[in-house]
Amino acid sequence: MVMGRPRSFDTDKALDEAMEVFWRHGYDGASLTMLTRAMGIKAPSLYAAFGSKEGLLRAALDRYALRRSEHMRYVLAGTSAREVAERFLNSIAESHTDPANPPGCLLVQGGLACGEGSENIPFELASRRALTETELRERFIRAQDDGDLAEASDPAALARFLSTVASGMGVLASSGADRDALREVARVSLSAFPDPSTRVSTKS
Amino acid sequence: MVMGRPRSFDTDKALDEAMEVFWRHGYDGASLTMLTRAMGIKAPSLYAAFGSKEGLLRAALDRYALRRSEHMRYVLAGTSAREVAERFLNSIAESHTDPANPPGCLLVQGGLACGEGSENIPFELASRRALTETELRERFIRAQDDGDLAEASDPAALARFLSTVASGMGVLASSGADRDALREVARVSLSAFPDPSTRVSTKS
DNA sequence: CAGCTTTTGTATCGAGTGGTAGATAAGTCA
DNA sequence: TGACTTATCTACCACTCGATACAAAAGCTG
Repeated sequence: MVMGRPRSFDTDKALDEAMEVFWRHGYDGASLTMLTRAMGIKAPSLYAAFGSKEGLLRAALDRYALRRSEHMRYVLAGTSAREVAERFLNSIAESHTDPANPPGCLLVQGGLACGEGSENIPFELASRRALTETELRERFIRAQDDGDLAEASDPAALARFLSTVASGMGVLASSGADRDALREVARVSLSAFPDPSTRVSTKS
Repeated sequence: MVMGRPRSFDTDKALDEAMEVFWRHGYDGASLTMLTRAMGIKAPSLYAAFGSKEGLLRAALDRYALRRSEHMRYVLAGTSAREVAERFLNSIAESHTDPANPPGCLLVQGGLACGEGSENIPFELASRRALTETELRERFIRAQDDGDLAEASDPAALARFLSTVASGMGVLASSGADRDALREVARVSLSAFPDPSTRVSTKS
């Protein structure tokens, strides 16, 4: 039983708007004026609900992670390492060019380098990017145990490779590359995951 | 024959310092206070020499391109498509983790998304990134003509792939990845450039 | 209704933003 | 030397930044 005046705005809707602003302008580039206008609330309401600009970003990142978690569930459900990689890269190509969102990836656009007073933002984003890499790595280790990833392969290296390509696709998308361009990058990247039907002995 | 009081600071030295600030903090995160302190000059000198904050960035980018041009000359001098790719990725792994500079790539860290009044910065950086991709593409087209790149390969796709991986490595390096991590990504990426000694027919 | 709690809007805080006016200093050229 | 040109410095501009004090409003509970 909550007492007092009820909140007059939908927190999740407001977070979606804030997410878009951070996504499009980065943390430093997103001003409180932009944020409050997009969210349809005044500064004091924002601070009452999220504590600070950084707290708002964190809440938006949580919501972003929620969105992506269903994609990752589908990705990790691939039946082989290659299929996982294929699903991962193609879903990235789709989501990073989804016209419903700003182009690219919030975890990249959000801020790789920030100014004084925002020094921890890049770390925050990096740690969230690392989560995806970890999920992939663990999936590949399992794939190796299951035998659908060659014993000579390095699950950690493959996961890091995919994560890196995903970040690169975020950069590419942010500069206006279209979906086909990203799909092409995905296709080339899959060379690192030899198709069973054309398997060949890889040295190194 | 220049008239008037001579400039009391070294423009190139000052640009190197400005470059480092933009590199570490991004365009929006780099304040004039930071810049002038790092450059060792006062604001009016900065504006007299470079016109504006944006002009300063452009001058720093020109200098950055100058630095990288010698690397690229070495890269493009590789004798086969694969060797070009190998040189490219390995030189990226080195330069993006060079302790003499901030980690990552200025063209990525500089600002993928900016605030009001800096909208054109991301485009500026993107167009500079595109130059490298173009150099690679033209080199690969030449490689195809020379016969050291399979006729079935797509030079444009390969160049875009490499450029994308390079951006991704920039993101990775910016979040503290060490040189070995980047080298590993480079090694995996080279799967897209089959070694002649283990050449295998690739469909698609 | 009254009493309590929380949110909302207005108006504003001090600090910092990019950028500049105007006086002074430091050189070159005649 | 003295006129001319350009750079540098101090001080400051109008504005925006993230964040907040305070009072009015809106709900629930008794």
